[in-house]
Amino acid sequence: MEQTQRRRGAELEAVLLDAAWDELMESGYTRFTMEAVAARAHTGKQVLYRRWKNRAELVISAMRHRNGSIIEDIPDTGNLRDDVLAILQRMADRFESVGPEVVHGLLAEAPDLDPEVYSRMTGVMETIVQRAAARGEIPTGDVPERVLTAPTNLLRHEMLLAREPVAASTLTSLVDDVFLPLVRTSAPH
Amino acid sequence: MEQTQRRRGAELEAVLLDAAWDELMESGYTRFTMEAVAARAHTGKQVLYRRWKNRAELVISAMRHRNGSIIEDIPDTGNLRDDVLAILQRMADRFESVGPEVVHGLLAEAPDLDPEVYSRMTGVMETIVQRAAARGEIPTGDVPERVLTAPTNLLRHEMLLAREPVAASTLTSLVDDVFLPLVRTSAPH
DNA sequence: TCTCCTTAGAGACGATGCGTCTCTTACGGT
DNA sequence: ACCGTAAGAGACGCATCGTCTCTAAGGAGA
Repeated sequence: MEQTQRRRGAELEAVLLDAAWDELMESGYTRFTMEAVAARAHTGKQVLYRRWKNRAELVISAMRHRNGSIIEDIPDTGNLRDDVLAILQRMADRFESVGPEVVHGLLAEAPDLDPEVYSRMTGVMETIVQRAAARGEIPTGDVPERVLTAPTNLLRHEMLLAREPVAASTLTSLVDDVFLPLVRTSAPH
Repeated sequence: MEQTQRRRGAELEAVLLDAAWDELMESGYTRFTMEAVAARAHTGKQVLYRRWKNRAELVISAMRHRNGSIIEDIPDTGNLRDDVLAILQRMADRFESVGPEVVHGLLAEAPDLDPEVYSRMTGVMETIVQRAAARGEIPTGDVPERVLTAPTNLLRHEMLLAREPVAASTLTSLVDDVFLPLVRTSAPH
């Protein structure tokens, strides 16, 4: 009956991160406690604190462990509109897998995290736009950064403040009403 | 030495809200405690809890008490660009008066608040754009909502995620690179 | 002017959960 | 076979939440 087997190293770490993720899904961020994670993993709190400085770090690790790292294969559908839609859809999916409460909790407790979060997308959009320019879809690939990041930033804003699942029409509206008009007419420099 | 005068009604309430505001400025949101507010106001916690359900409500009341309610005199400079810049500048000022830490704290603890926060601007922008159309500055006042709210939403996104004072160049870039190009070319419906 | 009723002011209280400390003992390395 | 690291378990001190209790101030009404 007694399980005297002690977990170690990577095996133990995976168990801890899975327990943390499950706890996060069940209780959300504000009711996410180290005690509960430890209990769920049948271990003590010290085992957690030996690896992560605090709640926030454990939650971030758990999310990364579950969802993998940031997207680095850039969509290439051969079509600007679909490329951007694909990016936005990925962001929405990712956001929905954790929910707004968790994101707000992290934003409040782990302030150092957010610059990283949103500067990552610029490069992706740049590549997408340059490909579109090379195909002749738009007049130039030299688009102001403000325009490049507009759709992803607007989506992020929407996800953070309207705490509902993002409608598909939101994504198309961002692309058709805002992004495409801008890149079609944007003058270089 | 003993102050036996008891404050009452509106007078007391003002003292409590001032104490809360001072505490918020000094300690920020995460270290803002009801105990400290009560002590600063030379009263007991019950006096606070009799008026506000919890921390978040007290903080919101204190902010409203200090900064007045939302902006309802719409800028009218006779010029679309300056009108929008004025709105954005007001948002930035308001945000800076409390700082990102407080806003994130509230967003995490008072989820019901945010729809109100960001839906308020739509009407303001609508009026500004319609005036500009009436002056003949832009082809039509019938601008998609997504475009109307783009500059304020992008600014809010920036304030929430880049925890630095907003640069003046950010505001002009939002207007010149994003908003004006969109309203100049936007086709109705 | 006296009485009564609300509530200010003050602090104790139980509950929760953080992050630290301590203790025993499993188990992998040498 | 030995030893040192760290797992598993839980006690601990601290902070702070929100509730409860008590005394007496001072306004309202007779």
